[in-house]
Amino acid sequence: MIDINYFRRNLNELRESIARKKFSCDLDSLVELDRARRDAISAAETERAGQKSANAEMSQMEKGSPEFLEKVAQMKEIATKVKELETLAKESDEMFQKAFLAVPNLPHQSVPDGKDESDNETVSTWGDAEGDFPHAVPHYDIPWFEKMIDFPRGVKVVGAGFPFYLGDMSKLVRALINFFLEEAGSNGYAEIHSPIVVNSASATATGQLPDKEGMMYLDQNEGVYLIPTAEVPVTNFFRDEIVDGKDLPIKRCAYTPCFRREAGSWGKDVRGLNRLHQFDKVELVKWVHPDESFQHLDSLREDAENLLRKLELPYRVLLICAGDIGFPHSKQYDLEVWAAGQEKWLEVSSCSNFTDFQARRANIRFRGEDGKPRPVHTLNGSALAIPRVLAAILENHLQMDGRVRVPECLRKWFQSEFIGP
RNA sequence: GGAGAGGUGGCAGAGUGGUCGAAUGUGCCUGACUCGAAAUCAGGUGUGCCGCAAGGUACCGGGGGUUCGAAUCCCUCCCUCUCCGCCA
Repeated sequence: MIDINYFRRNLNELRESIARKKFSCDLDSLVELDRARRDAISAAETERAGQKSANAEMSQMEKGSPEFLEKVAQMKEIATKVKELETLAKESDEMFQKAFLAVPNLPHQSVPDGKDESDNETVSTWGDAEGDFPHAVPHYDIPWFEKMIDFPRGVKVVGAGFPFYLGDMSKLVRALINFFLEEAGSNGYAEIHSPIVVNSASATATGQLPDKEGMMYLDQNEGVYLIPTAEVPVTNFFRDEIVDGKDLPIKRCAYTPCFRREAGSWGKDVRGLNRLHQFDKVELVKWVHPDESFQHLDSLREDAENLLRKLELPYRVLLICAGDIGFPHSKQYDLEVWAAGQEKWLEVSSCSNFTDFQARRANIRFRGEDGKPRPVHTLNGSALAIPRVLAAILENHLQMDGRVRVPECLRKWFQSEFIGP
């Protein structure tokens, strides 16, 4: 949620920002709701103050005396009035809060205008992307692919989108996880191993609820959701807390499986490893001082980029335009790896600065120099999503002999130079 | 899953219907004393909301109720602890 004072003072600027993001929300009625809420709260509190001072008098009076009983009779009316006004105040407050929660975060000035993904800016490209890969094939067409990643048995045991990784492939997945975690660690992200289910309060704080409920698997018995990304449990680690300003920036990384129902997106780009219901990912999360968050976004992106370089995978960096940026994001970069066999770009990371938007929802603050609590800025980014990286490795590093060369950086956990038949 | 106990300020811990936002201890900050420190003494020390401000109001796990008045009584949910059962 955005800063309410900003909303009150910069309505026109806010209107433009929302238009830039191609979101729509009725700011005029929001202004009215805010007005109504404040009036209702004032009215209720004034009445309540009167009731309290009368009660203070009564506490001095003799309990059963005629004056006392008379006062009780008088106060009954006021008590009813207070209750009514408090109910009204609560209702109008809730109405405002609900509407206010639907206001998207502001896109940063450096975010380009644009209507949708076609207007995203390619800010850099690394490696021999879209170059010459004469013998490349889509990873799912590699002859031994199905021997190492078993989709039919996944369908039997669970359903579509839950493959088994077998033998060396399983080992390669593990190597990637280890590589990503180790790199993150050496970049200053403290590793945490997190729950992979969360309650609705957590999912609301990071923005999955209420809008994107359909993306998550829900256990109705317990009222908990399977996480769509480690962002949710990791960011919520500090929910409703005030951290010491001296501890910022706080950097954490976590490996988790991620679960996405992907309802409605079936049928396209779903072959092989491109889109799964369960996948592994290492996530980087930062809590930083508001003055530094955009520098931190750049370094977060570089941390993710370095992984692709070490894996020798061509990639490009997209600066997401205002029209394509998500609801809670202020600025977002996507990293897309070149899949030489499919001849397309696969998104393997999304690095975002949420400024204080998530921090307000999650009520994560720090104590600044003046001793007053302020919302922190939160950032996160994938580093990286495993299956698509795996797809890119299989497609880009496929040899003439049909085997796939395993990048040097994984050798520590995957001892052989090649994977294949 | 069964039985019992309990959730109060950074922490510990009083308070069972009436100036209680809450005693006391401790921690932390400031000042005094000191060459400095310790000890001691004095003062300060939560968060949100409404308000230009003065100030008001809310919060004693969450929600609801009773009452003129609730940290205190009732209902309900959540959580923690102890014992039993079950499982790893």
